[in-house]
Amino acid sequence: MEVKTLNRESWLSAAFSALAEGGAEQVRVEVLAKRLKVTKGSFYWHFRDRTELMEALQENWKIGRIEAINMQTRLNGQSPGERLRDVLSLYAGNGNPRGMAIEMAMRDWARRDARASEIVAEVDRERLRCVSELFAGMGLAEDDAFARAYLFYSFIFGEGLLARSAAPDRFEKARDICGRVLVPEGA
Amino acid sequence: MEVKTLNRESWLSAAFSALAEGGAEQVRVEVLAKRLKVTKGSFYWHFRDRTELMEALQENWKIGRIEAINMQTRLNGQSPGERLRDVLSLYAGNGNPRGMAIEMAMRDWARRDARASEIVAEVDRERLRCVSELFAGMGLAEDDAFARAYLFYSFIFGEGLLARSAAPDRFEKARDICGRVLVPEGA
DNA sequence: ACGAGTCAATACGCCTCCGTATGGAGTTCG
DNA sequence: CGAACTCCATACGGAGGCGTATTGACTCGT
Repeated sequence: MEVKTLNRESWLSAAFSALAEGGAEQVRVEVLAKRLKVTKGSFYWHFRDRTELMEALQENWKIGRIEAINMQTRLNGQSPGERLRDVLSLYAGNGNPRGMAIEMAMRDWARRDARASEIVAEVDRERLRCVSELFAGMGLAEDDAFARAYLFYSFIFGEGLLARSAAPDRFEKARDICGRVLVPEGA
Repeated sequence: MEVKTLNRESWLSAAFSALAEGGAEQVRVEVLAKRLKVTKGSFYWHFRDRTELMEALQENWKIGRIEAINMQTRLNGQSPGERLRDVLSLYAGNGNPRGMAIEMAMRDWARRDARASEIVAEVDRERLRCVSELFAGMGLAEDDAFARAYLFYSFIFGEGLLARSAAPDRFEKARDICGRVLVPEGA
């Protein structure tokens, strides 16, 4: 009653897991095959070669992230400030470690791969656009709104880069304060 | 009249370059050998194996970074605010791309390697300590100072993660504004 | 001058990974 | 039934990488 035959998505899903755990260079077709309990004969049925898989990974991630940020910044009756705080809590901390791992792997990949670099740039543009619109909705001028979005966004992913050592409550408290600095209450 | 024989440092230096350009997994002894125009017979004279090289890379980076942050945050007659702004300008933007590349490679490495993770955590602790002391010197309470350091530091490396697309002056301006938010003038 | 020590070249075995070629089992449909 | 199609297994060649063994060249102290 289990899934009998694999398809393109099965491989993509496994590839995303490998990407999250080991980065782009750890996405190896023979490794994925072993994990999926098949041989690479299957892989080369669904994909022309490894490059096609990697490109699919990039494209897939791009449309997913762009769709996500658009959903997350649509204020459905909420105020821009509330929405910003919600978005922050979505990304900050340790919720969704897999998503953050993929995010980091993608950015590391972008340092070496031109196409990955483009993809990340497109996603960044969209996110900065969405977030700065929220800040603009709080009454900030365009330049200030963009700068705030830049800060907001840099902080989120910079945090994902920081090594969390001991004293988690210390970091918890710091995150709280950062949130209040990033999204001022009074505006 | 050139350097006749290689030493451990020659290999370390080449390894750092490879690390900056391609990440940890691209540090391959045969590749380094080709770059140094020798064969790996030399490498295995100076190092027991690849692991020893990688560990040397980590240790080397750690002591260098800890020394650097201590130098950079020592206020020699300057005010804490001035010092913070100087440090920010040291890391932000595109000065020292090699250093930033190594920083990023190190953090990506830390996601998979336990020892690298420890190293990064130690460096992070030291940097947060140094920077939060500067903020404390501006009159902030301990928790606030730590949070400010956390924000400051996250921003710096988050920025290194952002894809710089077109419109560099737009980002330039944003960085300026961010600087003023991160290090308030009035305190 | 000669042996010891230093540094590097060559050659080998082993492993992992990519991509291809080919065959084969199961399914669908005429 | 049987042909075509779908999906995967097996086997192979080749590249690149690690580590070892062995040898060679060059330098130095005595």
